[in-house]
Amino acid sequence: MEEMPKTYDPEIFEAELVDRWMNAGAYQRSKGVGDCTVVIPPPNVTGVLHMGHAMDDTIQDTFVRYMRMRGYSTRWILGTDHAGIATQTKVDKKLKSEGISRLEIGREKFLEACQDWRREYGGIIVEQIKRMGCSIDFDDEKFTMSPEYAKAVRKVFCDWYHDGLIYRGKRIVNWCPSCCTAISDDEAEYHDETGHLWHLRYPLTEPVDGVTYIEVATTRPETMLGDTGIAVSPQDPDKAKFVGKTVMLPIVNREIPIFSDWHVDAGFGTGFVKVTPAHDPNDFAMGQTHNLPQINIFDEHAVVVDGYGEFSGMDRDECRAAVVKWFDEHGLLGEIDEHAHSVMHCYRCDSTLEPWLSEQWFVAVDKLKKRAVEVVKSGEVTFHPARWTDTYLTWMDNLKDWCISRQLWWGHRIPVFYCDECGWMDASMEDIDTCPHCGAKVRQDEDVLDTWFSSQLWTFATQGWPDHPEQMEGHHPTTVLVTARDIIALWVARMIMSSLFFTDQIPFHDVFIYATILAKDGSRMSKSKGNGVDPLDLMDKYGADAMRHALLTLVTGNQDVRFDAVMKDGKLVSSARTEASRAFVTKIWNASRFVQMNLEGYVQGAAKAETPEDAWMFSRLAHAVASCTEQLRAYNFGDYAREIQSFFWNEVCDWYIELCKGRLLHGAPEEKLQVQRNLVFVLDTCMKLLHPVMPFVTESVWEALPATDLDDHSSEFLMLSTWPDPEAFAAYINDTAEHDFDIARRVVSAVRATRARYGLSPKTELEVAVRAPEADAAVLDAQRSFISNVGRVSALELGADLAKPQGSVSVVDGTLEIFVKVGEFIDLAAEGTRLAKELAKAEKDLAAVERTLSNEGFVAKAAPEIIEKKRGQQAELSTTVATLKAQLADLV
RNA sequence: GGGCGCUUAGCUCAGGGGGAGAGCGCUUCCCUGACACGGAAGAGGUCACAAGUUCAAAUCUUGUAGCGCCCACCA
Repeated sequence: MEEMPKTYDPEIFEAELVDRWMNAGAYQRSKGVGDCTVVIPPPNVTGVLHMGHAMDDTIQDTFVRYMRMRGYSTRWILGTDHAGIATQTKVDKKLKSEGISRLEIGREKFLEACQDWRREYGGIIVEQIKRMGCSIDFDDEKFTMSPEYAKAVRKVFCDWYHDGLIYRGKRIVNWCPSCCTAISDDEAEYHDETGHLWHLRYPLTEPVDGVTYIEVATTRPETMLGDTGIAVSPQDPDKAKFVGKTVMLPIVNREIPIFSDWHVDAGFGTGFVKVTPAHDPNDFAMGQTHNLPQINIFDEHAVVVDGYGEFSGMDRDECRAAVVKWFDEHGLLGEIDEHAHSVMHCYRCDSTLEPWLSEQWFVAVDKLKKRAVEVVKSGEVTFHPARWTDTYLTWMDNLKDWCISRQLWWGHRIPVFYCDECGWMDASMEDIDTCPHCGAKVRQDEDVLDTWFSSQLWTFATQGWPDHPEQMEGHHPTTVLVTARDIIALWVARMIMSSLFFTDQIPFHDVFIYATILAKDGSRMSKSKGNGVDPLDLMDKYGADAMRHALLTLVTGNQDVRFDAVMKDGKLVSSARTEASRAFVTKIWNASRFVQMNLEGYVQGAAKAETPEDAWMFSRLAHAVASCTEQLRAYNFGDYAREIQSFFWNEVCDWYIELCKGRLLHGAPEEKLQVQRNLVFVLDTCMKLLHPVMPFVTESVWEALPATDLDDHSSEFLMLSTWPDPEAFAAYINDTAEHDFDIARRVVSAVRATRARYGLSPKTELEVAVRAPEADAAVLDAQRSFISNVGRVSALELGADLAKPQGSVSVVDGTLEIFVKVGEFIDLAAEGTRLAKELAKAEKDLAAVERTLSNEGFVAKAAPEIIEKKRGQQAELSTTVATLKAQLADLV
């Protein structure tokens, strides 16, 4: 066995291991009993790894590695998303910087540029995922615009179209005049802005009770050019007399009606609302009810169209100023109030969105959502944490038809063909040149589909659907979807709807929502703020294992967590948590190296508990196996990461390895061999338990370890070995051993504390006497070597009623009285103070316990085991108080 | 406006009806035969505030305040 290097350098080990794992095909689907298929939420091809991905992928890999070791047929499917608008914006910018315009080069050339972009940048994030150690199937990378995927998308469109679930209609959409495309409601961002509420006067055609004009209040005076009505609240008695009358719309001189509608809030503004059906969603709705004309005053760039005189050709802002000026000049401008409201912005280019009437494609969701609600209500699809179920159901409740057309080039082009000659149109799986009806040339719809339309098929279109259903067999539904909460509606819900429709199956059994990672100050990480932590920086500094472990400890039921990284000028300075995890990696390495260095003469054989500490360790190990297994099964990733760390560090390293040193280094050959076997057994099991979260260091350690009776190392890698069986390990559970060990450990701690208190060097051996009940004394007697080795105790006297030795300091711990001889160093005054302080504390605690026990209600109503426990506490504290009093009296 | 989450040690976070926890930071001692990315021993908190339920509340309920997120959106 080759000697392990003195230091563990993640950079060297990690890169090398990734290659070896991949070359050996270890990331491919494994054989197994049950199925475990997971699809990665496809990152955008524009992206580089950010903390959200790092978190998401760490969770998935931890789970996938765990399931693989548990013997499931495991495959994690990789892929990227073409991310329509996001990519198009980036490519547009890039071309612009080269002086090239998208419109000049045309659709084909532009799409080529997008493909180039995708080839260049799509690979980056995949490399970064690789670097994290994600055991995902890199050999079969899916893409939402691959030819096979495109076919699936097209089939979905055509089927829904022919089933009447997809229709075309004029609707108010959120239009970005800069990107020249519709933005879905979910993609729009609201910003609170302070605007104005302009009061505009519209003359009544005929005076009403002597009133000659009404006054409307609007935040968007420029849209008045398209007004086709005035609305008042049905519950506004003062306005009733105006209903049915008309006003003469200034500038355009159009006579428009006044009507009442429930959309209007009598208490807001002037109580009169100008209605512009073509430029406001609510007004559109009112327009439908009241049969108002829809007059579109803007073109796709939000510039006023022809026919409005001086106003034509102006953009929104110019027109607003001009309209206000016009009203002012004509004495029709009323008050101008400040008004705070939220304004929709394009999530890509941040332009103010324009509610715009246009021809769009929609998915009718009513029929789709019914089952999608049922499967979640019934628990077929389960959200973790459970509270996200409500988020999902509420969203489903309020779901409106989904606008799926986007006026972009990069994306799945809508497969609908039109014949301008005879008016024929249809959706088609094959491209069509000539009209099947009249033979004229047809044209295809120019628009492309919303990116989510394609990603909703992710669980099944990545697995052979629709042409190769056999590939899906047994692997769909997938096991779990790990994702962020902000796409529960955008993506999760739509996957459930489409999967149920096309495969008749749910897409996944579980949905795991992890906490959003915020910056240290609690704000969202963002590029503009420069507070975003780059996972690559973390890995450069601390290694992938450390980052993974640090992230996993942050997986709690919370909605968001702050990442503790200290940043300077947008660069990572330090992260205490990751640093601690890095130290843990080193600890694992060093502890293993120590064992490995002392394996001379090792021969494979059974682990056997020969000493009390062995029995204790094996019992603790059995608990760790059970706990890790359960925590991972239940998606309690944070608990798992924390527990395994404290077990390995605080119990295996701090105590067990220390305790083995004596026998390992100086024991007789056969004794030494048994210690070796035990240590290798414990270490081997720990590497397995740690592997899912820290694959690199554990794999490296495991390769340096010899075979054990439980693991003959027949698998090529640790990652392909078998997870410890909790049931088999249960045989090691030994409560007595744990209790006995604890007593000995308390004696050692007392000695150490005394030594520290007197500033004595750890090297100074001390004489110790322990006054303890017979049973405890016997237990301690059996652990003499442990106490003397680890506690550096030169002589240990035990007895139920031994006398306090001369020049000794006492420590009272429950039924144990531990006397440590410090000779002439003894400081009687200090001892008196300390004992008095402890006595005060014990008396206070005792009083509290006795108060509880003397409470009639408590004795009558509390659970018996709680009362029993309190009685035990009372007895123990009484003993402590009595003992401390005796010690104080004895202090001379 | 509706909903959700958070408020526990200086910092980042666990816990979740019955003696306040971890890591980092801090203090003291120690380079002891894997590890100074280490070891040992410590200091540090009326668990945001107020009521209520209970024999018992950091934990459950309600309210208040602050922070954060999601959804909807009034011209």
